[in-house]
Amino acid sequence: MDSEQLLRQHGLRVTRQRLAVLAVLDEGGHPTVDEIVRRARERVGSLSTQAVYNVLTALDDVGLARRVEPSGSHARFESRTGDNHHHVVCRDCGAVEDVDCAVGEVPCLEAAQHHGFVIDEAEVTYWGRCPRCQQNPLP
Amino acid sequence: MDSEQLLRQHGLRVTRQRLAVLAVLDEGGHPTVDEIVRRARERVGSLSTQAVYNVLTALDDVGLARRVEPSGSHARFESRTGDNHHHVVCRDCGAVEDVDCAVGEVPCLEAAQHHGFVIDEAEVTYWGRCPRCQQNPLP
DNA sequence: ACGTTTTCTGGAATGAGTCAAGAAAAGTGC
DNA sequence: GCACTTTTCTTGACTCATTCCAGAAAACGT
Repeated sequence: MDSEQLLRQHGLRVTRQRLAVLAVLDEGGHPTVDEIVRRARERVGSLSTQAVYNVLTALDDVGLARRVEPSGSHARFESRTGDNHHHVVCRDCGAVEDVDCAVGEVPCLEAAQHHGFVIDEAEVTYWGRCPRCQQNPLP
Repeated sequence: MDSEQLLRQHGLRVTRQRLAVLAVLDEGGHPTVDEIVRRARERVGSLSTQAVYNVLTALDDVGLARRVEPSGSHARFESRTGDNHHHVVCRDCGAVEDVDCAVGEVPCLEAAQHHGFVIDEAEVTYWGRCPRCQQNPLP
């Protein structure tokens, strides 16, 4: 399925800017907004920062992108959606990697107490040190 | 155990500012920095915002406070530490409540893949709508 | 108390993210 | 294709949580 069809399927107009951002996200990883701006700009020549925010918000709304924002980091985005996977984050450098859900399809939704909340998602963040940072002495 | 002893035990000097912030945190809840500044300032008369940031960082470093920062929210702090409990967050109003760990003492530390990371904490955030917001129509 | 070290104050600076209005482009029907 | 309507993009100003810095004040050990 190409990006153009995906956009139409979700009721979004097809624009150069959106295709560029989708292309960057399809390269994988967990780029920050800043990185997305830079890499998408390379693809289309010129592109405003605001447009990238608009696009990312739109993509997030329809489920074509997912916002990931670990404590203390800036917003990151990824294109892998719908499988409720989780993330490992490096305390030192902020690197993010995907982790499949260990529990199953719709996991940990069973909170011990829900305080009357209607819960629709359980987000797990694993904190640690990445291989690269393990080679450096602790601060 | 009073706050003064707690501070000394962790190698921190005892100051009016630190005692005020600890007192606010001891009242429970998950106040934002802004709220902490306001409420701590009521206790000591005058208090700089920067001092509150310093104190909170120091308390977090030694484990007397814990920083909670759900995606899209500003930093919040709580005094309940060391039991690896989790949080439910309201998507609409941002309200935060505690949730005991459903899995056990040292939970979900078994990530399906760790990518070479050395993991030391698993943080779970449940997303949903709080009782109050459930009474309002969806946006 | 004295001196040393840590902490607090006050003010300026940073920077991610948001807001708003007009210009440009996308989709629709003729 | 061409004109029309609606959405999206650009530009630039703006907000505000958080950080940085240097001097003043307070805490602790002797």
